[in-house]
Amino acid sequence: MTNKNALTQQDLNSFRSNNIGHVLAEVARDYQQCAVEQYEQLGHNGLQLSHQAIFLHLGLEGARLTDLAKRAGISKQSMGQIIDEVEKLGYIERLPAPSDRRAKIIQFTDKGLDLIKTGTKIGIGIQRRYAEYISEGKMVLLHDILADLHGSIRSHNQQS
Amino acid sequence: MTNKNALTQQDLNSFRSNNIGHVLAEVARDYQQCAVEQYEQLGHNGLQLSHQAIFLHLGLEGARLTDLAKRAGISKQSMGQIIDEVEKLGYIERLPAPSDRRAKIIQFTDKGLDLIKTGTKIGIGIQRRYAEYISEGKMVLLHDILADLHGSIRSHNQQS
DNA sequence: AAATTTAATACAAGCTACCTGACTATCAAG
DNA sequence: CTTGATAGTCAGGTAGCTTGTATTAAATTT
Repeated sequence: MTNKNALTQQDLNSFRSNNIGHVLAEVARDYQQCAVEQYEQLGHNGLQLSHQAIFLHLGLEGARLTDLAKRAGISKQSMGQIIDEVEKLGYIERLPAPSDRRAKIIQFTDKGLDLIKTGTKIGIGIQRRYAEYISEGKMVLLHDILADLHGSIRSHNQQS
Repeated sequence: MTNKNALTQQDLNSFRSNNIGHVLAEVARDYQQCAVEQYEQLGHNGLQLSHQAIFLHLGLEGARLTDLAKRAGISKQSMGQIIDEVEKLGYIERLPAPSDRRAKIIQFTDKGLDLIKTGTKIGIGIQRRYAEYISEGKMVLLHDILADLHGSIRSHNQQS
């Protein structure tokens, strides 16, 4: 007699609260939105989410476009476009590679290095706010567990 | 003599590892990508990320387009498009509202209810995989802390 | 009854973050 | 020195998501 598809409000709530993906996505969104706002307040306008590919993968010694694309897991052309944009914003520059006249070395400018320092402060600030919401201890735990999980996911995924 | 912009490799590492936003986003992405794959394997094709807006905000009693848009924080037009798509996939249907002949009540179909049950299972499965990576205990902690943080963020943001 | 607001929709447009294919300059190997 | 690979660029295109303007029909207010 009971409908095969009977679903209680409780089931629905459970679907939503168990859905860690949703919570994860929303927290990430809050973080990023908040970060972008603060970057803009501090005079760094025009930055886009995709530009992170550079700030996350470019080292102080510089790197080639192709390498950056590989590290970020996107096509050379996409990386090329991102580099164009970030270069136009003044955070990086293209220098001729000494050993290969085809290649260019992408490097942070002073403004780029400054952005990283600013970004660190902003990140710390947001995390401090979160620590006020929940507690300092929980925030540390969250950080550690997330880093752990992230690392595991990465190593499992790249085996394929 | 020291450059104002002196930045060590350590600073750069700290920028990256402290950046909880990045880790958050990547884990969320893994989760969602994995979920979509499993939905497709179980015969639910054509679902897009934006469709979550419905599955997260529509209750069993149904709701109006305008209300759904408000709850999801997007425009009516966006919600309209999402509803079109999800309706075409057969998960929801539009019924005339009894009290207002302009309005329609969006409701889950049986297929929609079934998707929620499937989604719950998929969510549990992914979390079980994560629990294997890190531990069951950490996973529970992560879940709780995230829920806590998410709740705090929500309540703080909606005050504005 | 007239004026205003609201519900839903249609249509046009825009943005982001990607992609593929084709091309030039250069390098490296036989 | 030719041949093939590689570095980067140019051109064009797509999917996904979002918004703005305008319209129709119905409800609400005056």
